[in-house]
Amino acid sequence: MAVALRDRDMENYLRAALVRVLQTMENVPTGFLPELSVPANPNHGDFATNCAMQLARHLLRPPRAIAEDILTTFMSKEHDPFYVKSVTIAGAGFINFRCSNRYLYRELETCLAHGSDFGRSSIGLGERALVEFVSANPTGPLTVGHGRNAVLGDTIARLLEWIGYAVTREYYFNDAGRQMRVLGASVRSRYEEVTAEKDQSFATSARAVQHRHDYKTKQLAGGARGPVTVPDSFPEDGYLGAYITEIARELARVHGPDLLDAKDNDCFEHAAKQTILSDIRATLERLGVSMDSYFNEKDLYNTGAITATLDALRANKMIYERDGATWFKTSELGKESDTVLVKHTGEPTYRLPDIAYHVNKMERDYDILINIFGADHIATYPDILRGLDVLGLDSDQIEVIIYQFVTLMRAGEEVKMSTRKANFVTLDELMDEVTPDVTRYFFSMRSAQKHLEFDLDLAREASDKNPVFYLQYAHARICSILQKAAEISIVSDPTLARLSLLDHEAESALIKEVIQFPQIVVNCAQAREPHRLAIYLRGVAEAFTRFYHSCRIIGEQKEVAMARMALAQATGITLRNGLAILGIDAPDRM
RNA sequence: GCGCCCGUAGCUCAGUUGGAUAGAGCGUCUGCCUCCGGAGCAGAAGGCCAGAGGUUCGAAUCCUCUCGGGCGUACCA
Repeated sequence: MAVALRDRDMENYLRAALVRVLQTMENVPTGFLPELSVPANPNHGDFATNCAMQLARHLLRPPRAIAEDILTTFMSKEHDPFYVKSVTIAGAGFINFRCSNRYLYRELETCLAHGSDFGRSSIGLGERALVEFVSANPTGPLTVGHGRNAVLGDTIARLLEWIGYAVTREYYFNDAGRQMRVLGASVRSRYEEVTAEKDQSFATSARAVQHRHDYKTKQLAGGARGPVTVPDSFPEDGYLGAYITEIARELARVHGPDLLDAKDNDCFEHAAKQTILSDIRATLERLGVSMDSYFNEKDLYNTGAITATLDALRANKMIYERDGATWFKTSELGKESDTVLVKHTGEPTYRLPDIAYHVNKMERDYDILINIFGADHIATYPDILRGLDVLGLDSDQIEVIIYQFVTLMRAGEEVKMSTRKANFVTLDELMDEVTPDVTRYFFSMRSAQKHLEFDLDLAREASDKNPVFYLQYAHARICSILQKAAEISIVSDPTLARLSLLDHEAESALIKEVIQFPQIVVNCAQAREPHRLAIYLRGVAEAFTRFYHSCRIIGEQKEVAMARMALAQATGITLRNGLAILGIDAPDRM
């Protein structure tokens, strides 16, 4: 059930009323739209407009005088007591609106009636959105950095769904090219190591005996803790992670020593890709991320999209050959140098398939295309956009969201990570340590463009210091109260509750907090900024806790108890729905 | 060198896209457990919004420069 709330809410009423008021005034620029804001300071009312100040230069009159005129006309022609309790002029010319209790109660009823759909809206009109994220190549397990990407992308996807978009979550992976070849060679080398072990079941076979005789090792510099011993065949830039050996061991278990004589590394590469991809998928599922589509780079080769893209760029005269390589004239498009698309070896760099992939995306006719990239892509994605522009596509349709890197802190010190040589904390290890809920919250609570400091000690702490528990605790407490009230047979029926009994300061504050939720969801979705939701929910939990401490439910007179239970229920709904968008559990008890 | 991001309380960060006296959490200090879950609440202290100019009724927010940090700047992804 998607509900259009916006045409009925206070903000839209005020906006429309103000527009009509301004139409009666002279010298107001055509198309002028009054701004409305929710003042940070409650003394400034529930909504405020600065339009008198903005109009001062056009009307050549003092802002406060203009505000007086607006106020007079508003009160005589547009004032609707259902919404507005009072209007005042303050400061340099702000017009402050205070909303009526009746309006607050109606919004609260809306919340209770919509329940698990409270906060949904249909402003996306069912349009289609594609969010591409994670997109890590299947060369190893997902790391903490990928975790931030996954949570950001998935939460933006959920936000868009809540405002009425049909969202596809897509994972694009490069499974052609050099990285995958090195991966295959690494697995083969480890396979040689494993099959040379004396305690293998096939150790006495002739092939295995021969192999043990031939097998050699070498020292390789640059492991996580200095030089490491590897098989002689191990590639210089091979993958040193233990997961490579595990894949090799599995191959040895199934095939024995038979693969030692394989003509190429295809079977090793294939096995590695399958295993790693399914591990990645499992990690994402554990984090609550479910991709709709895994887009495979190889398909772009198989369908001819790569060569078609190159030909199209060539037809636009943006391609030339030099030193055996094929170059894209990016220097003519605002970059300081040209860019190689096809190496002298005949193999494309990743940029060409990336352009072809984005052409493919645009051909699939989405209304919104979002890419989530780490800060390390900051210099590379513009090449893709330039490619699309050359091909006559509108690259402005592609929204790129760049997030900054994550620093893990343990015992007050940074956990150094080097992804290259298997010295990294995986996303699974992180979730083992602090649970998926905490992982999601910590990745959601900061704006994407800020470096994120992930304090493992704080995250692991199950106490008030941990913001996740504060939210979940508030929800659990609500459930507990409602259950306890039911046990002593206080009827909990929001439709019978007399909400007008909610007139305590802490009650109004909580109501105002709760009823903002639908608009917050819209704002977060449109700004693609999930962290604002996390911050808002903290405020809801805080307002509830204040209410809880100053307004009792059990033990109060029956009518009051029922009204307060309704408010508690509404708060529970808001917390539950908000946490659902963040992909976090809202437990009944802790 | 060049490009992008960032600099706000001791620490980690918000700041509704240019508004009113710049706000939270943690840490520190002071109160509060006969009471629906104390994983809590009430309060205090803590600021030249890195610095300097500019734009205007009004700047943490926009422009320029300087300083400091991060990420890039491959025929790696």
